[in-house]
Amino acid sequence: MNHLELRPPTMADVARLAGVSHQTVSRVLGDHPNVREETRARVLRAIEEMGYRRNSSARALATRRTRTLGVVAANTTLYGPASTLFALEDAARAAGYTVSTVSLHKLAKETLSEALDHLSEGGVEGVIALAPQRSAVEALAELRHPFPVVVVGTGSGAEIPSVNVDQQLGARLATGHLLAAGHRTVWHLAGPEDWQEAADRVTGWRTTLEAAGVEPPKPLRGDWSPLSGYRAGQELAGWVGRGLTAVFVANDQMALGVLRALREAGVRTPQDVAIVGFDDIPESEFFAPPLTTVRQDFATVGKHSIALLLDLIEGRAPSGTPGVAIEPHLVVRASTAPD
Amino acid sequence: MNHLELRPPTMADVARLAGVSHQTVSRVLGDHPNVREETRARVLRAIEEMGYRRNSSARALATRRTRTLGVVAANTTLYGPASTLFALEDAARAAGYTVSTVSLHKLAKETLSEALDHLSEGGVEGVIALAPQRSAVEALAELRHPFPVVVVGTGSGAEIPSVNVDQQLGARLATGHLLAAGHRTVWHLAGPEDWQEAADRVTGWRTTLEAAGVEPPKPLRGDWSPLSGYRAGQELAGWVGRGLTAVFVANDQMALGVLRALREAGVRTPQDVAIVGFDDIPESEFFAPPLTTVRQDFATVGKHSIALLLDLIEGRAPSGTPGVAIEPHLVVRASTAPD
DNA sequence: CCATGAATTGTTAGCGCTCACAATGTGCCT
DNA sequence: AGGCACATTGTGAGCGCTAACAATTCATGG
Repeated sequence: MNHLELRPPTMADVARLAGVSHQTVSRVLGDHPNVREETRARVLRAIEEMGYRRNSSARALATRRTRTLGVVAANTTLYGPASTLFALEDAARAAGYTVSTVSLHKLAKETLSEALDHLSEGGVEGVIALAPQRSAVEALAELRHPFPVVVVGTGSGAEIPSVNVDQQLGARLATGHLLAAGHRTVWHLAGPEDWQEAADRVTGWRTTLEAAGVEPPKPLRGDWSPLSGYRAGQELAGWVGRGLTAVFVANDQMALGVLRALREAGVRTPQDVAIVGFDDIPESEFFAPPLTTVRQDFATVGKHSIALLLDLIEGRAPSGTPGVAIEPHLVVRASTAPD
Repeated sequence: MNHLELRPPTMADVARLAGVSHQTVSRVLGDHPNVREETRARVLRAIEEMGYRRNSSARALATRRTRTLGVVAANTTLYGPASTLFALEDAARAAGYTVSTVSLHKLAKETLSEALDHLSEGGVEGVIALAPQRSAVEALAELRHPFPVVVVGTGSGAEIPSVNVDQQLGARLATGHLLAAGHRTVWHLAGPEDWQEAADRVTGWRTTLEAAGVEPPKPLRGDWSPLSGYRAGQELAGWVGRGLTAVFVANDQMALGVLRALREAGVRTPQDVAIVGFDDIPESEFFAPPLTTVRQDFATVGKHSIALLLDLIEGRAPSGTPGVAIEPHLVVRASTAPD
C-alpha cells in the first residue's frame, strides 16, 4: 500500500530468502526448463512472500527490449480513432507489449515529430500512427526514427507499411445499395480533401456511378462534423425535386447534420431523399430515421496493425498478406428503406 | 531509417567524438549549469551528428524513475472516457511523463488486477483509474500495488484519492432548469445502479425536486445505451398526458433513444415533453430536436488528476484543494425550449 | 566403483546511464 | 607570487537484470 516503503526487493533479495543464486530466480521467472521443481517452488514462495516484481528498466537494459509500442493519433475522441486505439491496445497487450499513447490535437509535421521524439525517449520498439491525412504520412515519411512505423488508414502509398479498411469498397457498397433501390443518381457529401479515407470514399462512389453509366454530381465537402453536415444538408435541400433523391454521406456525424437540415427544410427521409452514412457509430441506429451506414471492423484493423508492426520489429517477413484491405459491411436501416 | 543498423550510439560514443567524458555529455543533456558554453556546443554537435538518444531504460535504472504513468479504463470508445483519456494523456505529457494505457472491456476485479500487474511490469510510477463503477473502486481498494493510484469519477469514498466532476450539481442544473421553465415535476431516466455518476445524478435530481416540494417520480433505469433509452422512452410515452412533461435523462445517448421513442409515439419535443441530457456529446447539438444537456470539463479533470497523482508520487501534500469537484455547465438547446 | 554426460546451479561480466566524489583549471585577491 | 574559491571536467561505483560460461550434482552403465 505504502509506496514509500524502503526500496522494493530485488532479485538478489529473493535469491537470498530462497537460498539460491539470483540467476536461478531469473530462470524461474523466465520459465527456464532446467530448474528442479522443488527449487522453483521455493523461489516462487519467496517471490510471493516478498511481493517481488522484476524491475522492468533493468530487464530492458539487459535484454535491449522494452516491450513497449507507441501509438500516435489525433482526434481520439471520435468514434473511429477511439475504437482503433482500443483495438490496438488490446492486440498489443495480448502480444505481451505495453502501449504508450500520444494523442495530438493536430497531426502537423512538428507535433508529429515531437510525438515521435517523446515516444523515442520512452524507448518504444515501434510505433503505430493513426494518420488518416495524407500530409501526416508525408511528414512521417520525412521524419527519421530509430524504430519501425506502421500507418493505419492512409492507403498503401508504399512509403510506409500500412493497414487499411477498404474504403472504396465501403463507398461502392453504399452507392450500389442506393442505385439498386432505384435511385437514378447518388450525391455525395465528402470529408476533407486531405484525408485519404475521404478521397477513397469519393473514388468508390464515383466509380460505382460511372460503372452504372451515371455522371456523378459534384461532391460537397464537409469536415466530418455534424455542423458541416448540417450546412451541406441545407444546400442539398435546395436540389430536392431537381434530381436529388439519394445522398451518400462520408460519415455518420455529418449524416446526422444532413438529416436535421433536410427535416428542417421539410424534406422527408427516406421518402424524399435516402441517406447512407459511414462508420456505424452507436448513435446511428437511433437517428431520425435510423441510419443506413457502413461498418468497419476496428478489431481486425488493430490485430493486423500490431501483427505487422511486430513482424517489422522482429525483422521477419510480414506474415499477413501485405496491402490487403479489410472489408467493411453495409448496415441497412430506415434512412434508405421505410420500415 | 533502418532500425536494424548496428547498435545505437551510446553516451560514451558521443563523449569520444566530442572529446569529453561521458559524464559531461550527461551534464549537457541534463541541462547542468556548470558546463562551458563551448563544451556544450561541441557535445550537442556530436549528439546531432550521431543521432544520439539517451537510453531510457538505463536512465530509469540509474535514477529509479521511469517517468511513466499508467491509465486503466473501460468503455474507452464512449465520448466521456475517450475525452478524459485524451485530457489525461495531454496533461501527463506536459508534465514530462509518458502514459501507458490499458483499455479493458470490463472493470471486474480480476481484469483490474491483471491490468495493474501489466502496468506494474511496465514500471509505471502511478496509475489513474477511470473507474466510474463503485464495484471497481472497491476492487481497486483491495488490490495491492506498489504505486499510488488516483481514481477519476467515483466520488470521494476517501479510500482512494479521487478527482470528480460535481455530478449532483449537474443534475441540479438540469432539473432546476426544467422546473424554472414551469414544469410541475421532472422524471428521470437514470444510468446503471452501480455507477457512481448515475447515483449522484439521481441524488441531484431528487434533492432538487424535494427542495421544490415535489415528490420525485420513480426513476427509470437504463444502461447508458441509446437502445435502453429507446425502451425507457416507450415507457415514458405512456405517461404523457398523465403528468409527465419533462424528463432528465442521465446521458445524451439514452436521451437520443428517448427522443426517438417519443417521436414514434407521436409525442412532440419540447412542446409535449421537454428533455435534458448529460455529457454534451458532439452529436447532441444536431439531435431532433437539438438537446439541452450538461457539459463536463474533461480537460480540467485530466489536469487535476495528473497533478494529484504527481503529488502523491513525489510524496508532497496534494496541492489542489482535495475533494473539490469540478463544476459542469448547462447547455440550453431546443429540447427544452422551442426556438 | 568410477567415467560420462545430462541436469541443475552458480559466477562473472556487462547493458548505458547517473550519482558522488576527486581532480583539474581559472580567476582574483592579497 | 601564493593561495583560495569557484567553475569545469573526469573517475569509479553501482542501479537490477540477463547472457554466457563455469561449476557442481546426479544418474547411469560398463
